[in-house]
Parts: sequence; structure tokens; C-alpha cells
Amino acid sequence: MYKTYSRNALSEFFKENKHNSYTSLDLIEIFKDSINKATIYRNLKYLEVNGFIHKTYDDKKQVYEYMYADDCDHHFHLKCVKCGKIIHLHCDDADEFISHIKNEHNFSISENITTIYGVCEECEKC
Amino acid sequence: MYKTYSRNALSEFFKENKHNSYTSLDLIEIFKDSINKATIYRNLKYLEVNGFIHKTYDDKKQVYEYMYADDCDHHFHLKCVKCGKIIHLHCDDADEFISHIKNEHNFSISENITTIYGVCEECEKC
DNA sequence: TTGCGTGCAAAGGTTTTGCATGGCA
DNA sequence: TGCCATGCAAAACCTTTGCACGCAA
Repeated sequence: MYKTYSRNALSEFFKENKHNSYTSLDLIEIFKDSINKATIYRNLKYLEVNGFIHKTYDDKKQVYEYMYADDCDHHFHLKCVKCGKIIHLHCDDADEFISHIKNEHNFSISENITTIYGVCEECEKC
Repeated sequence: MYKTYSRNALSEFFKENKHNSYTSLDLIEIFKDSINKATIYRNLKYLEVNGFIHKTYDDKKQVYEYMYADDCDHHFHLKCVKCGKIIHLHCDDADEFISHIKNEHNFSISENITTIYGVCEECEKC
């Protein structure tokens, strides 16, 4: 893997903003002075294929979003549809639920590509 | 609600294919001889707003998919990433999982907009 | 008759691609 | 040197919109 300016800038950005997710257009805007949009798209794909970022999905914006992938293969992501916050769910009950679905419903859940939508505590109050 | 040819054709199609989901492009292709694509888009939006179809998301195709909505607000959808089949999950353990997430993690899951991805029984064998 | 749905074509927005250039191993 | 990344512009692609027409209530 080449370390290039664009690739570094993008991956550092994701690392520094672990708790947010961004659409491709967000990133094009953020880096508009330094990185061409074709390069943004190419590097998003690259970083995703190489497991550095995790592709998720925002129901409101109708587009993919990308987020920092920190060993994201083994837990669910809860995403608040109001504020956009992503919660990495580490929970034994979730594991049990997955086992139950596997054993009783014969379906093997892939946590890494599943995003569970809902409303977080703070937004529930509003 | 007007009953028009296009709207009827689309909703009947969804009803007859309850266990599949379709992208807008699938539907444009299927109805290419009888319905204009602008009308397809307008009616998909209409049917979705009126709760007749349910909008979901396919990780592979990077687009929305639409499926027949049969009281889909109160259960999870399991989608097989290999064959595309959608399973409407009616399961007490899922309800318990949702309660747990609500009570212990303070997050209110919206089942109606969440699709859980994984691999179904048949595809697991391959 | 009036309002809504439709078809067509054009516009709008997002993503991908081809090609020439430049940088890093 | 050779491979890969990049920028630019064009192309491709999907979806939305404006407008005129026609059908349904």
C-alpha cells in the first residue's frame, strides 16, 4: 500500500472523527481544496476494500456513508436517525440473539454489514 | 386515492411477489413497455408514503429496494445477501432483544427501517 | 369541470472512466 | 525504470422536474 497524501488525509480524517460518518459529498466538500473528487471516490473504495472504513447507510440522505472501522466485524452498529450518532454495540444479549436466529431460524447474521436504526437517548428526550 | 393503471400494476406486482424486493431500475425494466420511468419513480414514492411498500436497502447494488409491506412496522427483515430473499422475522427473542437495547442501552430500535443482513439456510449450504 | 396522473424530454445531481502527467519504490 | 495515484474533463448513470395532455371523480 502506497502512502499518498490523499489516502493519508482521508484515513487520518476518519480516525480523528471516529464517532461520525460522512457521505461522499461531505468528504468532497471537506477536501475540495486539496483532493479531486475522482480521487476521493477512488480512495473511499480503496479504504473500504482494505477494511479501514466501514460503509453504512443513511436512510434520510439515501446514500452511503463511511465511517472509521475499528474492528467493526463483530458487533452491531446502532445509528440514531435523528442526530446521526453511531453506537458500536458490545453486548452479550446481541450475541445471544444472533445465536438464536442461527439455531432457530437458520439465518447467519452478518453484523459487519448490518446497521440497526433507531433513536438514541438524547434525541428521545426532544 | 385514484386507482390508475400504473399504480395498480405496480401494487399488484408487489403483492404477487411478496417475497422479493426490487430496485427502481428492476421495475423500470419490468414495466418498460407500459409505464414511463418518471411514473415509476412517482408511484414508488406514492406507494411508499402510503405504506403499501417498504423501502429497504441492498448493500450490493448500492440502491434502495422496494418490497410489499405487510404490516412491516413491527418486525425485523432478514435479508440474504446471496440470494436476496427477505424473511419477515416474527420472533419473541427479537422483541426481548429490542427491550434489552431500550432498557440497558437507552436506544429505541426502529424495526421498520432496519434490515438485518446475513446468509439464509439454503445459501449457507453452497 | 377540475384535479390528479402520465409521458416525454430536459435538467440536475452523483459517480465512474479515459487519458496524460507526476511521484514513489 | 516501472507501477501506481492523481487531476481534469467527459461520460455514464440515476432520479427529479416542467409542461402539456388526458383520464377519472
